[in-house]
Amino acid sequence: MSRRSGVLEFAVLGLLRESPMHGYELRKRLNTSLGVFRAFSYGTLYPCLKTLVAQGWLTEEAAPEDPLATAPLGGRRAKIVYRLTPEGKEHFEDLLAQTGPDAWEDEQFGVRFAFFGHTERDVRMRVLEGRRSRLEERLERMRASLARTRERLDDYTLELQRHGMESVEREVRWLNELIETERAGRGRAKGRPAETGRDDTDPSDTTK
Amino acid sequence: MSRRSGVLEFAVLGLLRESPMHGYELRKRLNTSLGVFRAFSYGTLYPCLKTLVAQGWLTEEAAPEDPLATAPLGGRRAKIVYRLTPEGKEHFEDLLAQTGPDAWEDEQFGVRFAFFGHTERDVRMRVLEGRRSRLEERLERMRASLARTRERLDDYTLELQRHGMESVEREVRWLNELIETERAGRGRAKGRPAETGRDDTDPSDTTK
DNA sequence: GTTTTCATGTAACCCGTTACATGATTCA
DNA sequence: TGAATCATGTAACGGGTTACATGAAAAC
Repeated sequence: MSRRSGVLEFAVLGLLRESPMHGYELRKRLNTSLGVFRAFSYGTLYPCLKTLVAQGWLTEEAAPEDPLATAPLGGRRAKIVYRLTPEGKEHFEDLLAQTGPDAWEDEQFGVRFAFFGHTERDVRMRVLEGRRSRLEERLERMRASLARTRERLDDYTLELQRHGMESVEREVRWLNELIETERAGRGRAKGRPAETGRDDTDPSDTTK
Repeated sequence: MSRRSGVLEFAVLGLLRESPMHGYELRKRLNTSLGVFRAFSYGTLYPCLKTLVAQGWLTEEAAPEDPLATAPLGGRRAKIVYRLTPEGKEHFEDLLAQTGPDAWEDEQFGVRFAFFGHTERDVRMRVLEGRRSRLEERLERMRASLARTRERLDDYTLELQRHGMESVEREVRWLNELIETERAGRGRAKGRPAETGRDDTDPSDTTK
């Protein structure tokens, strides 16, 4: 048994932290609220939910508005609502506090960032800085490799590498800004939504 | 059997097109010459080579400089050099000519681009334009989803989405430039290298 | 009343990695 | 001579998708 995904598990626990949901809705949130992320299929999601229940981190309950919920019939299928247990919440907090190397790999980092609103500030800093140095290592290797092979490559290959490096450099600059903001204490911390708009916090924020 | 990977197969055929190689070297080239791409492990590469041989697209031969090559002993292992067969080359040309939707998915597109030097111009155009419209669709969905859920999201999630969209927009602009260049006839076609102009960034580069 | 959409699930497969096993060659 | 690197391979597992099967509720 056990489909232990890491990212998916993290995302599911995090989303359920806000409010109980059933699988179908959960899946949609994974593509929207949780952003730009890859869409997990039901074939991944449902088995994952089962194992999380088995771990004791979630409970299954029939949807309250569901008429089948109270029917004593066996075998009928009703909408299943998943709710985070106290143990599940605790486990999620543990995950949030982790700052190991995994946390700055491409995939993990995305989810980690998405839940920064629930993350302690020093943890945020460590994750951001870890991510940055990971990217800087990557840049270093790309530069080295490029220097070694520059002449043997045709223009398209070269252009591809150039664009790739530029993307990474761009993300590093992004991280620098974020780290700067955190350092200045303007980081939007735990559970304080900072009012996505008028308020203070960030004069450079346009987007609307 | 059959590990048919698509990208890996493509890359292997393309690299062997230049010159015969053995697996170990091939693998290194996948991380350098072929760029920024993911490093396939031997556990992927070697079985893949076997299936390509079985398809008749490659031949295995003992390395010429290898003393074991001529030894009539059984069981001794020598360095194996893989060479593209005429059928293999033909197959690769077929793959190069394909412009189906697969060609503009993230992974495929990278390899396709890396071999643009061997690709016909009209094919290059179709691939670039296909990629662009794929990205534009993605942007559209992101914008729509963002418009729907903006208020419910905290600042970090919002920032993540913003950065994600900006990355995609940036790639679209990159594609626009490339398409423009191709249209102007300045595309570096089959084996005609042009200046590596714009970059220059670092004249202190030596290392060779 | 039939088509969509919502909702849950499973089995088969795919593409890849990790960990391991083996042995040859190079180099300090 | 022993360690590092080159070189080839395989079995077990991991994390995911596709295609399929089922059925209820909503929309037309």
